[in-house]
Amino acid sequence: MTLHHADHDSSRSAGAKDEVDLLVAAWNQERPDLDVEPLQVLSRVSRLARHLDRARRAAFAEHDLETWEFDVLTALRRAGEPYQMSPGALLRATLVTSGTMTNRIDRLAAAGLVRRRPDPEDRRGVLVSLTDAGRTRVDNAFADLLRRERELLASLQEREQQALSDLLRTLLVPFDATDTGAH
Amino acid sequence: MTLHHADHDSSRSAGAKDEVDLLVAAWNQERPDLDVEPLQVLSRVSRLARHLDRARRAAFAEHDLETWEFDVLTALRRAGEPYQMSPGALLRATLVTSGTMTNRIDRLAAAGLVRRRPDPEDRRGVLVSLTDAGRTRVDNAFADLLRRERELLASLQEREQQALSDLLRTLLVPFDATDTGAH
DNA sequence: GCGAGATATCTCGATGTCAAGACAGATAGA
DNA sequence: TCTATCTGTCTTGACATCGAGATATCTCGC
Repeated sequence: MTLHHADHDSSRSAGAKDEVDLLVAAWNQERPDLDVEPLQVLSRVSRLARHLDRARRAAFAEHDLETWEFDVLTALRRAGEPYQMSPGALLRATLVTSGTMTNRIDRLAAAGLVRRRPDPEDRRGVLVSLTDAGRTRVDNAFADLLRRERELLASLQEREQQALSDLLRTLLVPFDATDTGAH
Repeated sequence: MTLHHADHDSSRSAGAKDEVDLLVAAWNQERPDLDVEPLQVLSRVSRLARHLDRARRAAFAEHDLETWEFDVLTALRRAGEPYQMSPGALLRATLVTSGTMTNRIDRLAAAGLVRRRPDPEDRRGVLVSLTDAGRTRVDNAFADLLRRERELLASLQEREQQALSDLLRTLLVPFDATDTGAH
């Protein structure tokens, strides 16, 4: 709760400033009574995620895939042979609701990238599996995505990348624990 | 491009594993030919952002605000007296398109949180300003948000938080430079 | 074997967003 | 001053998502 913002800001910005530095400066101006340090981390996470979404969209466009399509296809791909999951497992993997997943599967099936068939062991259930076309498409898109993401991270050394992912993991763990609700 | 995943994974996971560790392990199993290290950072950013969105939604709900409402109101609040911006400035601040911003302003005005009036200096233009109700609402919600975000960061020491925001800034800077396009 | 409750998936209506384009007004060069 | 271009805002239509609820099936205790 210490309130030496000026110290922080001047010592911290040895390098370039970003949007969030401006945002924090504006808040310190307008609400000097508040300690807005949490924004230094969390606003950056949100903004970076937003930029990443855009970058991904551009990458996938070259493979005729939407982000949501990629999300579903990679979940199936990661599952390994026979690249098959239930809609329920897919929605938990992608953090969307059941209605959304039904709709996604419909469209992926129409595009010939997945197949839907009844689960022989549970007559309520359905199994979704990757077609050959789907597997090829997602493999190409994924390799491309990794190439581009590596470039985005080029400004960090390997040690720094690891430090960063360790810190992020620390923040992520509490969420992972509690977020296993149904949708 | 070094491929000692096993080294990384074992040395890295002194603490708990998160979703992304599992995701990376699955990829290493299925595509051992690919170096998926970029996911360690970037997947965590995306997932954390997603969790943050949910946490924010819950926080704002207590103040009868949607996330998008908060985004617009805080932009105006940060602008300082007289809490007034053009729709164009607002859409650049919030990274949405012009159609979206028109719609948002309509609804905020209907809710009595902002006012819309013609720009006396540019007859194409409009100025959006915070009402007293809007200012009160956003001030309360923002203070509440900071409290909650501080809790989310409690697992990191102050040094770690600063290291994290510095690393994130490095990733963010290239985007900020290039992303000043119109919408 | 029965019934209560849990589970899996789908349906439907509402909503927020985007992309493209319409339009009025500003601006700068000829 | 005229015209071409740019800028700022709004309109429209398409679309992905969500939330709530419907339906069918499974599971478990009795």
